[in-house]
Amino acid sequence: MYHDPTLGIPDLNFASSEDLLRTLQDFDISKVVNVLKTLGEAAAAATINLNTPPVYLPPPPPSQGLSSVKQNPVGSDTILGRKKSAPGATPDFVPGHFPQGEVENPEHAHILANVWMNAAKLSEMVKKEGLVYKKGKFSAIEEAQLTAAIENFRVNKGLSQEDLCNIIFSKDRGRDTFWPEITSAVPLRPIIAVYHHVRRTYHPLKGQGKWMPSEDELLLQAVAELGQQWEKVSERVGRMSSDCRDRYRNHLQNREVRRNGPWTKEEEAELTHIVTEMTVEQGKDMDNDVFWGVVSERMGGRRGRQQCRIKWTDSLSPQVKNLGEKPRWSQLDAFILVHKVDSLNVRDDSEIDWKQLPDEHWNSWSAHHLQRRWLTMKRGIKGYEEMSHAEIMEILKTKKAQSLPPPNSGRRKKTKYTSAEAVDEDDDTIDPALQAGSNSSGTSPVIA
DNA sequence: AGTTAAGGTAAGGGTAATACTTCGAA
DNA sequence: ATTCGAAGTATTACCCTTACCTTAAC
Repeated sequence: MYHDPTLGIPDLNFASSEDLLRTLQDFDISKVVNVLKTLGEAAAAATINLNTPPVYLPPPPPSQGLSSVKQNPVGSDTILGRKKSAPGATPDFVPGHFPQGEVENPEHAHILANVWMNAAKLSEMVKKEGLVYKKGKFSAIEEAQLTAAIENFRVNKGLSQEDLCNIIFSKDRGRDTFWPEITSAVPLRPIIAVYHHVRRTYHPLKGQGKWMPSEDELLLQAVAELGQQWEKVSERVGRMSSDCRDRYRNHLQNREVRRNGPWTKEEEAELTHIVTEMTVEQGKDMDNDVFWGVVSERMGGRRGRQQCRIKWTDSLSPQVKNLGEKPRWSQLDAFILVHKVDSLNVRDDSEIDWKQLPDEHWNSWSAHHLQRRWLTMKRGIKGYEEMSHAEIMEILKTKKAQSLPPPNSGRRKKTKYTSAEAVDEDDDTIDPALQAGSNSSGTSPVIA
């Protein structure tokens, strides 16, 4: 028997996983996933149809050479009722629907789930066949779909957990249908991506938290003796090979000279100089074409690749510096962010592609910054952990509309920062219709 | 015997969570 | 002057994709 007051459905008394599913199938997908997780009913989840199409854009025109699907948030100007959309912007996409005949192409689905394509082959397929596939972090929903599919496979074949691990980590061929079968559970993911993801997720040495000084010593010694053969190093240290590699390159390499703590003006100038030299002066993109391992080396190893990259993207990049002015986050920004997220119509915030959110008319907030803001706002809601994305969305839409400063009201407090006021000082009049908050149908006012 | 597909390993690039520090309003 | 929550900054574990290689299967 399972009781969950937040579901708003009667208590469940199910004899089998299938029974549970039949009952749950009509309810909110994210809640169903939560319930199944709580119950550890992965096998049950395997039979549920979680394949409701997420919100994706049609495949990009081949000329742009983009390979992965994209989300298309509404622009800040549209949210503020200033104009329809920025010139040259992609037309508004109708959320919740795939373009006909593209994404649901069964032939492509079969290829993605069965053919082990490398990056070159994938991009060729994108160009020539209009293949669409998904990149980036696996969302919570995809995770649930995969877990369910794996459990389903295990049960159907009558395998033990150990047998399953043998299949996942076996070096023999002939694992027959395992990889293609579970890949089919996550639409738009190539088999190779699922393979890497699952091998990491199910690894027995996964997730061991903080490194102890003794482990560091063990790792240093292993690297000194074996070199960067991470699989062998892994056996010695007792951590996953990729974790050994990460610990070494991010924290142990150049340990004698490595600096921590706030950056000095000199260090910042040095980093700016190096990045500029490596990109702009070679006709490359400052925000995309930087090899941070090389940058770290050129800093004399005194700062690691993560330190350099974060310093750059969070505070030194011209885009972030915003012409020397440091904008301050305002209620208006919060309002825009909530409606942008809403316009994505995702089922869960782990599905959000944050890189798609910044827009040029909106204070140059970085994707990283927006994501952290979102998290802060979300955590500001009591009991958010137990809520679905849709519920959180509703609360935030109402809350942020209410906390919005009324048009032309009040002088803002003086701060040492240049005004954030975001989008621009004299133009933050909001369409009164928007201030009323969300409508009951759940559709965002910005789309309507 | 040669070719190709499957898949193992390492490297490159990145994000999420959290700890720590500073700010600023009351 | 002090307090305290919010915002900013730094750290670190963890993750995804790609390149390159080996090996089994045809």
